[in-house]
Amino acid sequence: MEKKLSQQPQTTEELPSCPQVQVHPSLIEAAEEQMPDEEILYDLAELFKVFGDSTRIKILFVLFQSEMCVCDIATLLHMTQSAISHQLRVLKQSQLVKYRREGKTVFYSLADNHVKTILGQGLDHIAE
Amino acid sequence: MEKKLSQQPQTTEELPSCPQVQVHPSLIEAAEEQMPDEEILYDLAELFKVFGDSTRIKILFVLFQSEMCVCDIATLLHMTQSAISHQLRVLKQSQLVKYRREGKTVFYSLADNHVKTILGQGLDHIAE
DNA sequence: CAAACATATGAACGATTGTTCATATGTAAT
DNA sequence: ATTACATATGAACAATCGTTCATATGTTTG
Repeated sequence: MEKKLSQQPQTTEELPSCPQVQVHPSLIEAAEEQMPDEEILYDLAELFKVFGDSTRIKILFVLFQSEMCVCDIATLLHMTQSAISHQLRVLKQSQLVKYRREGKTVFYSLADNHVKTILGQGLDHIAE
Repeated sequence: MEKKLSQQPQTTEELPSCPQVQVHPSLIEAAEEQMPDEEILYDLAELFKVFGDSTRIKILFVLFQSEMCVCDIATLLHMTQSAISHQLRVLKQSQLVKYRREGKTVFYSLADNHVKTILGQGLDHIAE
């Protein structure tokens, strides 16, 4: 890409795509420091991606009430068993739900209470 | 973003896909009652979808530090101005960021503090 | 054993997403 | 008006996603 042509003093070098930074270089430096590692940011995005589908959100809301089997969730949400099972797998992979087997039936439940806080904050945000 | 309404092509018979519910009918009823409206659930999913991309998450983290112009964000994240601008539009549409113009420059900043809580809870979750 | 049931999973499909590229809009200075 | 700069946006593309369909796995009962 292109090169910088700094007219501002010290600290910023390399990268610039704009001829001069608009904010104080100290703030840029601070922003770079408090930024979590790339891997954390990726995992964080993956986590929120899981919340980014209304079917999965519905499943989580249903599980607020009590543990429930795949079949009952499908019935409640008017969806196929297969679709629910696929989504439960996603929720399971993100450690948002856990399960226990009882005979033929598998009961799913919420894995921890971050789920409630996160959904609650989301509801707060869209409510304003 | 997400497919609008659509829902259940539905067969001619009634919903139950299992011969009998596995959990107490009273819990099913309770789950149905506390479930937010379809529209709320849709909006909620749309909101979390916005958090579901690491570029947008990075932008939000950068804005924790201070307001910043498009150009500086692009520089900080080693991405093109166009890519950042597109993503800022998404963040703006979800009311997660706001902006002010100053001459040629547009400064973006966080719109409210739900963002911090939501990202914080997400970090907590993946930290376990 | 077989049959019935509950759940899981792989392939395939259309739909949606994030980036790039080219270009448009808006603003300031000459 | 012309040039330069900061940002926005539309089209296009590959990549990813959620559902369906068909089928597999696992469990209980006869």
